[in-house]
Amino acid sequence: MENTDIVTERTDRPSSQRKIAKILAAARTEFFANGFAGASIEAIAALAEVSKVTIYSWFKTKENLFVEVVKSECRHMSESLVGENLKTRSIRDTLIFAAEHMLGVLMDEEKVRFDRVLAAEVTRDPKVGEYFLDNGPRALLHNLVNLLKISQEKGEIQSTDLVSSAEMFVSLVMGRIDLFLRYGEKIQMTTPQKRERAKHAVDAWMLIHQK
Amino acid sequence: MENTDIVTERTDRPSSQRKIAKILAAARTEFFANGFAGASIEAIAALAEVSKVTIYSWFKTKENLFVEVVKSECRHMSESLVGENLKTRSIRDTLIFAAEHMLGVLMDEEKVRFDRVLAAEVTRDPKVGEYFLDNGPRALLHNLVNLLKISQEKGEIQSTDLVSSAEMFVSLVMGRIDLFLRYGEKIQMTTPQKRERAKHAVDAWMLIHQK
DNA sequence: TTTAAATTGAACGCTATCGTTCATGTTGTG
DNA sequence: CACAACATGAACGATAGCGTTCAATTTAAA
Repeated sequence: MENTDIVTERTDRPSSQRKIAKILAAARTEFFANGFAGASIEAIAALAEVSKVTIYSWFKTKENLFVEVVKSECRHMSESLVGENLKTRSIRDTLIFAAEHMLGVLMDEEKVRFDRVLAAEVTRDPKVGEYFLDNGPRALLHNLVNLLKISQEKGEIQSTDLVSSAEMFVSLVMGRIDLFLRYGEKIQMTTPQKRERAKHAVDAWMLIHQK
Repeated sequence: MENTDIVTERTDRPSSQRKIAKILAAARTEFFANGFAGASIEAIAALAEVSKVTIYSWFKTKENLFVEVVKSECRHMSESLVGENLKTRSIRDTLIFAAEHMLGVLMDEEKVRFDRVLAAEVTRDPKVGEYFLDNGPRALLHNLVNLLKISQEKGEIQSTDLVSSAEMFVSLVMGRIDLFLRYGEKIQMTTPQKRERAKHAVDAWMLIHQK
């Protein structure tokens, strides 16, 4: 998947921009609800209060429209997963903060539906899978490794394989939560519960990585 | 999802049984490749070398056929995840064995495609999700908890929450492997590599659960 | 106001699928 | 053999979606 926007010849006209945005939003809703094959362009047009022809004039095919939705979703996700600079605090506090944040983001119902639909389309088009992995999980892992590297240099933790350690951290935090969510289990977690789980996971992780 | 078989009035005729089996196998292939909406009954009939009418005479609808495929797959899975009685060995060896087994089963390409398709259908029919969770992940968790209980009584390990401990075990073994597989990453692991990962995960888990 | 881009609805051709019907075989059991 | 259950191909109606065309209209920039 290239970085070029598929939307043909952007326009300056604000009304067009607004329509394009509405189309993307509607497409998102439809695709997430019914999957690629199940979603209908006509329904998207109706939802966006736009003519079907307008959709085809901006996005050439259903496939393109889907890809644009995925891209926009990935952009949004990598923004929200790139944590701030937390290097002044202790590694424990930093990880707890990160864990809480992860739980918040990844337990969002919309993200779950995104996960369901996107994974299903990987068989049809593996590119969307790669794109997602690069901008989601791998970006997160990368940030974590950088964090751990600094902590290790500070002598706070001990690890022979930072990538594996980062993966372990994510695993301990999420556990099987994402699995159960994907299969429809309603998991409600209040903020203090998330904090509790975050602490529990971080403590376990610290136990493994203490000097 | 009830336990009653949807296949209407089973027959004694072996030829029919064979056809039903072929239909289910073909349906499995088609559904896993294209999802529910994308799969076509006609294609399934062709693949099963069977008339479309035959399919409709046994399974009344596409939906029913899909559900039967899911059921049969779940049956097969819970068989393969229910480990043998390993209570004579040490908890460490037992867990390493279980971990290796898990890696073997869950990294299977067919399982991955099953995962993709099934999760996608949860939006349309939440029942299949519940059914899968009961027969897959929850069954596995349950077996693990029983195992850990015995080990704890033997004084080998220490845990205040066996369910959480079991979940941690699974998390440490699988990590994000299932995520990456679902999004199309080709992860090749030889048997010794699996063993290595299994040991690594179990050692970390033991560290958290030592007395 | 002029002008070009953008939008629209309606209609179309095309393809595909589900699910059904029916008349004609085929299979296997008693 | 006789009989009933089973299987088949072909055709059908109904529905639905994609992607396109076109003439008519709205929008907004110059």
